[in-house]
This record gives sequence, structure tokens and C-alpha cells, in this order.
Amino acid sequence: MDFTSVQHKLRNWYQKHYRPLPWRKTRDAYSIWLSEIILQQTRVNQGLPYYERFIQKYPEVKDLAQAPQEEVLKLWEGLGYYSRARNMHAAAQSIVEEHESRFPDQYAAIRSLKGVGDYTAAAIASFAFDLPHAVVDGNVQRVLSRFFAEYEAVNSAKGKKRFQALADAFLNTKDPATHNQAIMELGATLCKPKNPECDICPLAEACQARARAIQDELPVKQKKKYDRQRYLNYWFFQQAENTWLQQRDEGIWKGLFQFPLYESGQELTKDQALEQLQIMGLKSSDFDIQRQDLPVHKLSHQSLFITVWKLRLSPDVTLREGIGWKKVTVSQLEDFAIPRPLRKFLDENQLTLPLD
DNA sequence: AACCCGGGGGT
DNA sequence: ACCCCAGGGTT
Repeated sequence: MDFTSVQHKLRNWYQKHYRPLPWRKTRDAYSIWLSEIILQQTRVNQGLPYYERFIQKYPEVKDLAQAPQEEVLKLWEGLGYYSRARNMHAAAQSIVEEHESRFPDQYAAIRSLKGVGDYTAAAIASFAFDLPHAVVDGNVQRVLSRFFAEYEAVNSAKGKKRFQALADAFLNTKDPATHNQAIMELGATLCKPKNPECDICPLAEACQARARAIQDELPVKQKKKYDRQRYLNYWFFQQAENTWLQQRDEGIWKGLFQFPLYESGQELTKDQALEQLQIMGLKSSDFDIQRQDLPVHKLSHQSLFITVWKLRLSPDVTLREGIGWKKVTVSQLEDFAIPRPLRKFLDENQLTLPLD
């Protein structure tokens, strides 16, 4: 099938309506890579300030490679999916070591970088080097599913192959960079999940979903995940100006810092909390205790019920520290990468700290 | 194939 | 309350 005509309509539309985003003003592969990692599962408006901060702090790949991981995580704080930051950091170091600090310019080498999958590799290859690789992200899946009235589920193994094949066939190989940008921009601004603006869509005439009025049925997605409920109890010890942190070593928020954690199967009563503290070697006369339940932290796949137990320790008590605990002053807390709900807790309690 | 990994904004 | 976002890695 010949897509020349619609490709040109798409391209013309894009050149007239695109949003002037900072990573669209450069051909620098490092900058483009940085933007693509930040934008994975992240809206443009949410990622923008982070992109500016990273470029400012790490102008070149070598700067990122040389930074301490905890500094990178701190800069990433609040953006979520922290493995992106860890992988990006490791990839920067591999570029320095294996590519002489030059960002690789071949698709296979780009694709082999940590944290770079099919989408991101195609994006970098086309945007930075004009290589003819078609991107397939959520926007593209939506546009193509409608344009071709394709009912195969976008998240099944078969569907992924199918949509990559459609994207490959639709790609304008004479200007893959603009084509890729354009189809994503169309999905982001006109061909939206709900209420697509078909009236002003450059692909409207050839769109099969529009012809059949089935835009709302597409794209098809396979079932959702169940919602796990977890109960996180944080011991916010305070003794004079000191408090304690521990670094997470697995699962959600890996690498970030939190107060010492006790996770329970259900919401903890005060008596149960006191029992746990006793197991940790504390007598009830050693501290004042006050609980604060944080707003339920809802994620795409789990709900976190977080309780912060504020514990003011007597000056003469020696806390028996757990493995990996770290004693810091309350004023140092701002220097650590801390999960969003705990950071909010700290921000909102700032005025009352320390608790005497 | 199924599951894990954050946080926020639109509807 | 639910959906989705410039997805990728692990099991």
C-alpha cells in the first residue's frame, strides 16, 4: 500500500502544529536519550523540569557517568520508576568506558544500552541520526489501531509484533525523524484516548476507524492487573536533632531512603506497634509515640497504606540500630532521595520539627 | 505471558 | 474511580 500522500499530510500537519519542546531543538544524541528515558511512562509536562535540571547538572554523558548514584537519584526524586535513573546512570558509564564517551550512532549499539528498549532505540536512532526505525509507543499504538482498525490487543506478544509491522510499513523512510515525531504528536494532541478530534485530523480521510465510527473501541488492551494492598509502618525516631534512615535495597523505591520500616499484613494498632518496638529493644518509658496516617498512596498496581509513627526518644536512651540504619540530623533529610509520600509528610511537618 | 516498577493529571 | 502516560526489565 502506498502511504505517500498521508505521510505528507501528517508531516505538514506536524510542522505547523508541533509543540516546541527543548529536546526537539537538538540533534545531540545524549540530550535526546535523556529526554526519552525521562518521558517513559511520564507526561511531557511532568518530565520537562526534570529534563532541564539534568541537562543543567550533567551537560554531557561524561558528567552523568561520573556522578554518584545517590546524587542522580536525588535529582530524579519524585519522578518515579527509579530503575530508569539507575539504568541510565549505568548506561552512561558504559558509554564512557566502551564508546570513548561518544554516544553510539548505530541502532544495535543504542538498543543494547541499559534501559533502552525497542521504542527508545528507534527514537534516538531516528531523532539523532536519521536512521529509518519506526517508533511504537502508546500514542503510536492508538493512532495505528484506529487508522488501520486493528483489533489485535496492543499489549499481547502477537499485538506488539503486529503494531511494529504496521509502524514499519507506515514509516516515511525519507524523513523518519519528523515522521516519528509527528505520529506521536498526533496521538498526544488529537488522537487522544477519549474524544479524539477527528474533525481536524490530517489522517481523517484515510482513517478506517473514523469511517466506521469505532474510534472509541480502539485500541484494544488485555486485562488489568490486580491491586495489591500493603501496609507500611515507618518509625520516625527523633532524639534531639537526630533521626534515622535506611536505604531500600529491593522492590519499589529501590535505592531511595526511608525511615526504618515495618511492613505488616494489615493496619497496625497502637498496641501492635508498641509490641514491635519492644522487640526492637525499646520500653514504653523510652519514648513518646504519636501516629500519623498518610493519604493512601495509589499506584498502578498497588495501594500503599502508610503510617508514620512519630517517636520522640528520651535523651538517655541508646537506640539499638537495625542493619543498614543511618543516623542523620533532621536538617540533612532534604539531601536524600526520599519516596514521594514521605517527602510530602516531611514538607507538611516542617514547621513542627523537631518535635521539641 | 505475567508481573513489577511511581507519580500525576485528564475525564 | 478509572485510565493513561515519548516503556523496560525480570521471572
